Amino acid sequence: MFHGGPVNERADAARNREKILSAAATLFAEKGVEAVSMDAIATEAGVGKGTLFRRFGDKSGLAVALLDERERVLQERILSGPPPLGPGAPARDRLTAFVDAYLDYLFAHLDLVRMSETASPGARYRIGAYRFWHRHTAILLAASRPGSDADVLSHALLAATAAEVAGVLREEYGEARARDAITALVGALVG
Amino acid sequence: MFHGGPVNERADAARNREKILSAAATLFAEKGVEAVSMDAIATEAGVGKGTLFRRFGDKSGLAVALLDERERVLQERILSGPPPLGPGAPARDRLTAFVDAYLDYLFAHLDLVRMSETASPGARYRIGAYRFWHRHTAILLAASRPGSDADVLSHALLAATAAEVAGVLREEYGEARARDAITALVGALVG
DNA sequence: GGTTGAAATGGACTACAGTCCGGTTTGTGG
DNA sequence: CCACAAACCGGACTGTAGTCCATTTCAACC
Repeated sequence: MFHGGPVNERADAARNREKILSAAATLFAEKGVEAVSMDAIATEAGVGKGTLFRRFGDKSGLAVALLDERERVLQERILSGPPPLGPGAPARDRLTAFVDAYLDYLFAHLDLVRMSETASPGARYRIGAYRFWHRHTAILLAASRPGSDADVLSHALLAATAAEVAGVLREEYGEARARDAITALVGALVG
Repeated sequence: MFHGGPVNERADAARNREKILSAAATLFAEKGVEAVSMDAIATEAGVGKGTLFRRFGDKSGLAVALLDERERVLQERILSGPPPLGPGAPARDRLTAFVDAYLDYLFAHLDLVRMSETASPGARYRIGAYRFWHRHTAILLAASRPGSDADVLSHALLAATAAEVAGVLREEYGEARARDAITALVGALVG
């Protein structure tokens, strides 16, 4: 059901990783991400707490593991899917398409993404996926706005797509206005 | 030394508020904001934990109280100081001046602001000061970009000035590039 | 100065994240 | 099949945020 463990994983370790991920998925669906403690996940999975933490590091690591599959799908579409999300379209169109697709992904898994980003301070920037989004947007930004400091600028842009920010915006103004505003921000930069 | 309590505050309450704020200020200066627990503050102040939490709600409330004075100074300069930060200058100049002044404030007290924003999820948006910055930027944005959804857009803009974001940018690229990028983002919107 | 009740107090208590380490399981090489 | 080291396991333990409520303090009024 779940994949992505180390290549030479011992049988008991693989067994427990599966049990943990499926227990976490079940509990999150039942009670919501916020309301589930790590103890509860360990108990439901029938493993000790130590096992849980050694394998996933912390709550954010667990969220990342659960999001892994869906993240990879989006990354694939960016790297080799059809334009404008994939290669082939002008940079500014790809950037808009990325923001749109990313917000689809984000709003579909908001609680999980929030957990992956807020478990510890600065967690978001340490996740591999964030580096991917950042590099992608930085390259597109550099192409659309030659001369600008695309590296830093793309971090500033992505700040608006943080789970906490986007969540508050959706709650306050509804998804459509939230999307439009973030898109407008990007549009102003590259338009 | 510290002010800002309720208007009809009992003498013991006022005394303890002062003791807590000065103990917190001392400990933060000594060991850094991150490394100081609420227990330690209560002990240093010579009050019970209950008193501490009752008065300030949580860690973020304590940070807000410590920042209060400096926040108010900036707000005064915006409301009635000389342009371009204060009234009288064109909206886009005021917006740039605000971002500049806000980043001065932010970088001068980064740890404290980070604590005020990250103690609990969504904490930033519940703080009175945030509402002030938001309203101010929304008004200026509406004036510079008629027809745009200034309310939501200004949240998206301010996302780049979150303590966590600005902190990572400064750490990664240095203060000058971080400032320039955030300013460029604003400039793209109103320029 | 005594009475009174509302406000404030403080420390025991709960719940949770995350660490540690003695004991167990696994799979590999002989 | 056996021995053995490395990898893994689980649950007791620590440290922290935040809650609760029986007791104490304050100040307003007589």
